[in-house]
Amino acid sequence: MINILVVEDDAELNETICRYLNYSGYEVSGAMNGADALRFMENKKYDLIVSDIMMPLMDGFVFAETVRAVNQEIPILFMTAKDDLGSKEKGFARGIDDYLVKPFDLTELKWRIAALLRRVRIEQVKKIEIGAFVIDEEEHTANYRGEEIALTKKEFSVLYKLLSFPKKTFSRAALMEEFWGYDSNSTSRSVDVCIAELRKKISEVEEFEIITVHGLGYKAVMR
Amino acid sequence: MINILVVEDDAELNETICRYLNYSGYEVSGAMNGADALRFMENKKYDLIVSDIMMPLMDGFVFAETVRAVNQEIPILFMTAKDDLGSKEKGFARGIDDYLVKPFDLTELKWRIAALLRRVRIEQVKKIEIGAFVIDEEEHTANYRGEEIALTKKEFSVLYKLLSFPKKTFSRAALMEEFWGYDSNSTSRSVDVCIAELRKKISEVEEFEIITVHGLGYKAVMR
DNA sequence: AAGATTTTTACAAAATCCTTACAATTTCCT
DNA sequence: AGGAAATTGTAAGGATTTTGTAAAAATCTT
Repeated sequence: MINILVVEDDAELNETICRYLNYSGYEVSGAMNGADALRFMENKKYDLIVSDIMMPLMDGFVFAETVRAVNQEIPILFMTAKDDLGSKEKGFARGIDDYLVKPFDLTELKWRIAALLRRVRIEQVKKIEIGAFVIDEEEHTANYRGEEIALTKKEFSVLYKLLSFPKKTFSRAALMEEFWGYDSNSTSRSVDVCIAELRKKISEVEEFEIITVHGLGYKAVMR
Repeated sequence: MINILVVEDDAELNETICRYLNYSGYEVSGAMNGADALRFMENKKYDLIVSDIMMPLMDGFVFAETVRAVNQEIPILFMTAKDDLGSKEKGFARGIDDYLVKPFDLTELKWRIAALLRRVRIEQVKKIEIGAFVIDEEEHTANYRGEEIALTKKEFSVLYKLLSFPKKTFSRAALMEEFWGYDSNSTSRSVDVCIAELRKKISEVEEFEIITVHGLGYKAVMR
């Protein structure tokens, strides 16, 4: 699954873009401003960013600069309302970035995204291998010593997440927000139940385990 | 699987060509310039190159020269916007190369590629064989143990797609977009009905099956 | 118009997910 | 340390969502 982060302060446009890209098979997150976007990126690996340039608080370039300080790889597709860009702005983009002038066609957006992704060769399989344990996002399967471990959608998401950032502790709230949705009931024990089920299913796996960080959440650790 | 490398700096055209060739059954990589292309070639063996001539940084001829220093065999199909080529440029191509003048029809491109590949005696892969099961794109037929399995257009498209990428899960949305078109109603159950019909028709086939990935979509797996 | 194909609909079946309840564990406080 | 409070583990079962599929309706083909 390819993850795209959309940064756009116009709620309606943001929603339209996200919806369309999601429909096109991408996993999409919509952030309303740069600060939000940076928070998103702390908790999820994105393959591409689509960002407006003119936004309140933090403009697209400042945002991009901050992002690049951490991740040099990720391509950024800038959206701008100005029909002709200043040379300074044009020069800001690197070889693997691109521009799109509003208003644009959604199909056009999709093509540009596909082209950018192709350019950085993101289309490789996202597989995480830990000893004899393999979790594959494209196939949506988990295997241990050649035997498939059947995981449900939520279980898969959570486990893949934990293993993507080993040792990092994820709060229930964070997992809840990402996989269950914003409006989820905070008193819900769903995450715990999901973790319990995962532990049962990976009980044979010796390479890692999910441990509880009391009062904070869960994390995956190698052993 | 035949691997084709497309070298074209116009992102949109690049994407269009890649998408089309991919749809035609080739494994395609898209490079935006010669340097990129050479990097690609370090990591993968290609059977044919489709390259623009006029590109920034490194033009198509310089690129081709570099390629041939390493690989004498690989055929190169040049694309050019000029209607009449200089004799020097014409003379550059070898017997197993070809030219295509822009703008061109995609069908024309496909035909030329097929011709070039034939010339170097590489067999076309439009046929997928899995044990006693054969699905042939050219004839648009499916056979099992010599008996034809009659498939409708949609059924054929979906099955061919699933079998082209075994184990990969395709979401309803993705299949919908590719074979039904983006405007299609997202609440539609057409994909499910199509899968149900396919399953009925391939129920005798032992070599593979279509599996439901709950909450995500469908995939074909060997067994 | 007849036949084939595709879509919609409706209901059944299955899978997933959530809540609940109570037990176990950990932390906090004196 | 001992007990209270908060947090976590987890089984059970019922609610919800997703999928299967037959049959009717709509659409396309010839």
